[in-house]
Amino acid sequence: MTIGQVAKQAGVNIETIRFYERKGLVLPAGRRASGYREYTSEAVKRIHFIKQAQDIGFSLREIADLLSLRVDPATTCGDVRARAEEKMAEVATKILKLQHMQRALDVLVAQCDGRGPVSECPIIEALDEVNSAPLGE
Amino acid sequence: MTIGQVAKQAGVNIETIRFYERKGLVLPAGRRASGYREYTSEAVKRIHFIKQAQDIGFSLREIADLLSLRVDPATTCGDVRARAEEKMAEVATKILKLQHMQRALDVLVAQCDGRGPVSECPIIEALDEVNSAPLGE
DNA sequence: CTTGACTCTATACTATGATACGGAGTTTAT
DNA sequence: ATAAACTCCGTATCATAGTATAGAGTCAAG
Repeated sequence: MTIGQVAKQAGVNIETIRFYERKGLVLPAGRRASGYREYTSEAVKRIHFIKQAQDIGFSLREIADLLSLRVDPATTCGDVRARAEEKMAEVATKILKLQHMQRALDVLVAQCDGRGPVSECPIIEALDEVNSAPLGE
Repeated sequence: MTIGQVAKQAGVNIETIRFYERKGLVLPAGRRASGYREYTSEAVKRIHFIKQAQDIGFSLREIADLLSLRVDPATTCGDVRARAEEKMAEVATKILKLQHMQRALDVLVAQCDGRGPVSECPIIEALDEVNSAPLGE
């Protein structure tokens, strides 16, 4: 399929695909004699993956990292496992911080519930706790 | 305290503080006759908060939004509550997506014994499934 | 076989979140 | 009182993640 078809199916701009190509994230299966890029449906899947990963806070560099796990013949299964576990730790930390934020907002809303003035905001203190907690990173 | 002292305590560049000031995120308590900015330790806390919030995926604009929940005396309690609840929904969505990714990574790691070449690593095949699996939203 | 839609490359531009730099004035320690 | 360190402002630059444009060539339907 052509770049335009991939773009349409993946719901992204054509330029975005070429941009991802420059970043090594989505490579065409080949080129026609004319120079036109040729893709398989793998490219669409790949772009979906990128978008999902971005959506939960991974940068393109990190995504390239994740994707390279499958390509590099020098890496062992243990390497792959280690990287996956690294990402898991990152994700766990983010979740904890978000849960702190969630509780802080919850307290804020409760304060706003006619049970007192919203003069003091618990948000900053809540994240300070996260800050001093031994969460690694 | 001076901008340099705040920068050191908060672990950021002086320029970053001035940048945050332009964005309305961190304002000095006042100015000396010389024009030097004067800060209290509140500024340090504020910057810590910003860094934490960024870390869990909020943009500076969203952080300004969060911070304004406590300060703005012009908005009614209902407004504050509505905006806080909006942010809570955002946070909940972020958490769900991260938990989905966490489970996906967990499954991957569980399948891998850490031995052998990458070509035989079950994580690699599993990544393709994650690829096509709907990750939240 | 032409016309319109598509693709090519290269470059430029956008927004966000910083960082760096120049040339001036200010503060501080000796 | 003078040098080092600090701060001021404005402008310029960087990285990330795209988006837009120009000018050329290609494809496909009538």
